Amino acid sequence: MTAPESSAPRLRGRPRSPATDAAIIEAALRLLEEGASVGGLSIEGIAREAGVGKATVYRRWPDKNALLLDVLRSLEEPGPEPSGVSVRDDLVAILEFMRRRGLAKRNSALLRNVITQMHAHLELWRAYDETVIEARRTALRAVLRRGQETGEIRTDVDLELLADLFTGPMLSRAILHEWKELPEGLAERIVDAVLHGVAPAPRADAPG
Amino acid sequence: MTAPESSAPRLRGRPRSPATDAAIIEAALRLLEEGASVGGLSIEGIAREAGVGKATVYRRWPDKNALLLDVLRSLEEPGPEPSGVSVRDDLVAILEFMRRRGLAKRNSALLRNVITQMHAHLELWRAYDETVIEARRTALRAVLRRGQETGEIRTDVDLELLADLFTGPMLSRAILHEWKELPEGLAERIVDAVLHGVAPAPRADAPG
DNA sequence: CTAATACGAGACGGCCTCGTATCGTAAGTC
DNA sequence: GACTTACGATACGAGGCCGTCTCGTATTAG
Repeated sequence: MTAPESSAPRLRGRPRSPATDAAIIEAALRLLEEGASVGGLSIEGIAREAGVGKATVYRRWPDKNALLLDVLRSLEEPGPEPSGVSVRDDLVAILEFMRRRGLAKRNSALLRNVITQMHAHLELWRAYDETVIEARRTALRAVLRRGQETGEIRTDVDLELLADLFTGPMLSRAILHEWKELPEGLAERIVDAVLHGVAPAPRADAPG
Repeated sequence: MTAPESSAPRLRGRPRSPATDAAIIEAALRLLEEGASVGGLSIEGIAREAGVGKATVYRRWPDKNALLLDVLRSLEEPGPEPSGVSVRDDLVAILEFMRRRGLAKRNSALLRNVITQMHAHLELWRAYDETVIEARRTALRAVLRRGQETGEIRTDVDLELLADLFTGPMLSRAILHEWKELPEGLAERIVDAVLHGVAPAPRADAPG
């Protein structure tokens, strides 16, 4: 859904080219991949990269934020459906999805650039946060809650903290390190380590 | 150490004011706190904010990167010294240090803004990474290795993964969420959860 | 005192971007 | 064919920042 405006069914003249829509989005992604910062992106530069007139961009999006929001949305993928069988496997699937997203250089560069600069463009961040991130977090929370009900996960740990314990290691790698640092099998290793702990013996001297 | 140049001992005329050095650094920090992006910072704007002529800035730093590097360095703190007694307590100390750093609004905004945009300004990022981050990671690795030797930490988990399991949850909160999300006691809760696992019973059905 | 340098202020030409407007042309509807 | 809109290209004035330079003044050494 990269169509910026589908409300007004213009019938009279030459219709807008969907290929041009895509070319503009693609150009923005290409620039971001190449290390451009969100703040450094310019409509002018995007139009140039897309081989398109500026007016063609302004005809579709009123300003940079609106365009960037569509750029972000163009990267959305459905996300894994929880199998409902093993909570452990569902967690692995969620983290593996994150890993593969972070691996795609396109997403990684975007993640890094976007996540922080968004806080400067607060409207943009909130829109992205509410539409994309919150949905994922809700799905994760549901899996975790199911785990608590089935006894696979302790109930004396805050649900938010649980979520961060699983996703934090994967996210911090994707954001801070290079994409090289997301090897195959990482999702499973994280999930199992967090589930069973990194202390060797199930000793009963836990201070809680 | 915010003195940009201490090599040439100018003796003839009026000496440079250290207060002006500080005022410039302070102005840059203030702008970053207020949500300015690294790319959006301008020498001109910093000079304006500092109530200082542009030439006064250029007299000290050759370009924006050099100035920003000194801005980053001005935020460095020594970091916790491992007690050497309990590995668990040392880990808590390290994470608690991270938490307090992330809490200072100044650092949090910087973290977010800097960490990503750095990848655009690669030289800047590498300098920061090598001088600050790598030192911290080395200290953390030492603690973890000691834990493996004393038997407090399993030896069948990669050292890098171990580090991320502990720091990832704290970092992802500091970067992604607001500073509100770093409550007191978070360091302990993360460390204990990662150490003992979030699965309730030490069941032996781990698949590998 | 004089000489040397730092200081705040800001002028300067150059570059880039903004958002708008105007070309001539292309591609549709009626 | 007539009309309408999209298209690429480009010009426009406004404005920000760059890095250099020049003011008049302030602060130090000798």
